[in-house]
Amino acid sequence: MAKKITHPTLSQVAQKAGVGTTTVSRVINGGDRVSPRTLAHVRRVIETLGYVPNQAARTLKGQRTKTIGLVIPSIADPFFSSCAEAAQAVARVNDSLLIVTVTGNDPRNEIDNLNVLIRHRVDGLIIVPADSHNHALRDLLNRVAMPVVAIDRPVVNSSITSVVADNLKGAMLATQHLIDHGYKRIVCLTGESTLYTIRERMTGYRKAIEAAHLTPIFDTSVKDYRSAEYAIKNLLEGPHTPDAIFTLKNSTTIYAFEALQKFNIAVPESIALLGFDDFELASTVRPSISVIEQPVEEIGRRAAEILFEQLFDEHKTAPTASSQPARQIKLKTRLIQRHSCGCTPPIA
Amino acid sequence: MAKKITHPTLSQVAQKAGVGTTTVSRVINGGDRVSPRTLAHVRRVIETLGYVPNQAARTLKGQRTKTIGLVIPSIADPFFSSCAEAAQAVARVNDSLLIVTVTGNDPRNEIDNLNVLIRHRVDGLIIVPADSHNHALRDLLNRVAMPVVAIDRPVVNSSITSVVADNLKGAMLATQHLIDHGYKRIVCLTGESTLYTIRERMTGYRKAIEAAHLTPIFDTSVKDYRSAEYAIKNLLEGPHTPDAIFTLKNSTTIYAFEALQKFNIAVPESIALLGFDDFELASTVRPSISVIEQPVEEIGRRAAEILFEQLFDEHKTAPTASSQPARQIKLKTRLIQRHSCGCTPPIA
DNA sequence: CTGTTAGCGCTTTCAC
DNA sequence: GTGAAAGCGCTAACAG
Repeated sequence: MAKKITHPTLSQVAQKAGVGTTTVSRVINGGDRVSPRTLAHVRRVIETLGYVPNQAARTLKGQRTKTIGLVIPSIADPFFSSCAEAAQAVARVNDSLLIVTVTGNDPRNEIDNLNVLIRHRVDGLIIVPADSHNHALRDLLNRVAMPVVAIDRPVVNSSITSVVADNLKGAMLATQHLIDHGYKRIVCLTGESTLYTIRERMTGYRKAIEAAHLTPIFDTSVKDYRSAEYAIKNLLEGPHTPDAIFTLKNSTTIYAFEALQKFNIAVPESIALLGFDDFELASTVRPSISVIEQPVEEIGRRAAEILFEQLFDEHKTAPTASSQPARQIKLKTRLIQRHSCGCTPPIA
Repeated sequence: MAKKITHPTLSQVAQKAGVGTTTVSRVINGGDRVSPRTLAHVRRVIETLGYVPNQAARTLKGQRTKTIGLVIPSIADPFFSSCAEAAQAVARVNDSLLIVTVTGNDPRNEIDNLNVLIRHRVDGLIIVPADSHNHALRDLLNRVAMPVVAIDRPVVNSSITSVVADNLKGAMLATQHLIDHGYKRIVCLTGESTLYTIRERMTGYRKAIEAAHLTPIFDTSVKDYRSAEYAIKNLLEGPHTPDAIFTLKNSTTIYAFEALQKFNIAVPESIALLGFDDFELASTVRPSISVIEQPVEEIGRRAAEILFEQLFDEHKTAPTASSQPARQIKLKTRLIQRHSCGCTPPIA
């Protein structure tokens, strides 16, 4: 069995190659200032031994770890996994490894994850704060010796740069579109209403509704399919049957769609539907579902790019770097007109 | 600005607390054999300084890194991200960090990723081999000084344990179900046909078809929606219009479904459809799509569990551990009967 | 209970 | 071009 018990070390390579450790070090770091002959020889020995440098030792010498941490609520959620994939790509370009951890939106878990990442001395951090207002998180992040970028949700009262979608404008856009279609009783299904993103969208909806002198109607009860069915049943049986529904998140949109389908409500004829956040089969279901699209990949990409910029600056700037004021980057959302809102898009 | 430039070290803590480094070390490792008074005091200093142990130094002392690597083709693919989430959960229970890297199914990328992970001295590796027959991969994995388990696809000619779905039986099950419905001209749309999983499914389909004395009909041309539309158009216009379609992967199923929809083909009346691998909205589209379901989470979970078992055994066993023969764990798949195959399931 | 000390594998002056 | 040697921050004997 060829399975080795321990990894070969640099000095083993040096010994076997009959050179000093310095030379081997030079070889694995590009091979400058080493004669071509020695270079080739050492490389051969490295190959034979299957030597791979020990990152821990390098890190200990004060080098970058070439890793960045990404802390997200879930990796199975398409929104976050797309962000992650985009961030990965940027990390790779910068010769770094992305370490993803998941919090399940639990603040305790979040702190734990951050500590693990800090233990590993990641060079920087991208985080989706479970709770934008969490003090423990804010304090931890503020004192940590590495750049941090927040995505999807900001960290309030901190100097942390954040990259988020323009939820407010997106929701206004959506609501206005529904209003333009002539709907008067537009209900807003929020799903869990504590998250920053949802709050922003609620505000956007309210603003647009009030500007049109209509009445905002919120339903925050939808948690799963069952509650969606229940909520919609109530809406249908109530005195003011809605003529349009605006759902604030992916899963809510799907639950609402399924419930509407279940009750044989014609969409959009009887009730129109418009959702915040696009999803894979939104264009495949019948009717296809109109949505506000968020620039998912861009969020992940920009966040990672900004992080590496900060990493780079940090390197150039004097240690007394006066951190700039918290930047907040809001990325544009877009309305995708499909059938469920009452539009008749050109493509099938 | 409170942002510190360097992390405090253990000896700084020791100094400030007026104790030896050993004591601090004991405190951060559980606090055994330390007087309650000292313990509390040191903990306070740690808190004040915001000290977080440096994992690199620990690793260098030969400890486990408490990290495991997961190498997958894509993180945005629901199948793999679900595996990842499940593996994460197991890792967390074992007090470890899961590091996910993505290969895009590129063997070169895969080797690179593995080397990075090895540099970081992860304790173990879970990998979805881009190519089950790749020699470079097999050799690298065989000589690496840590346990490895493969998921979704095996690594041939290696002693590496693999956890895969029973693709062959699943495909037979699917095909047989279509045969039982009375369909005679059952076409198999493969999508990319080089992957291990697809090959297995093709074999399963062929076996079932031949056992029923029917003719296997493969179409390997579907790459995207456009090619699916083209393939189905050809099928419809050909001399032998199929009465059922069996698609071997998620995206192919969706493309086929959309094309069928586009051509206004009644499903399942004119052509039935059955797909390998379940997906989120398969039950929401109309007609709902029957599929073979793979135990996704279980694959990720089992793989991680086995890895930690091996890690544990390795610890107990003598260094001369004679590795057991390659285990291959095949997990059962399940047929989910919905409408597209011609069934009339009870639930909406 | 507590402290001293010797490395872990690597990079990096500083000599040759 | 090349090597010797000093640590990086931590753990683990081994004393006390």
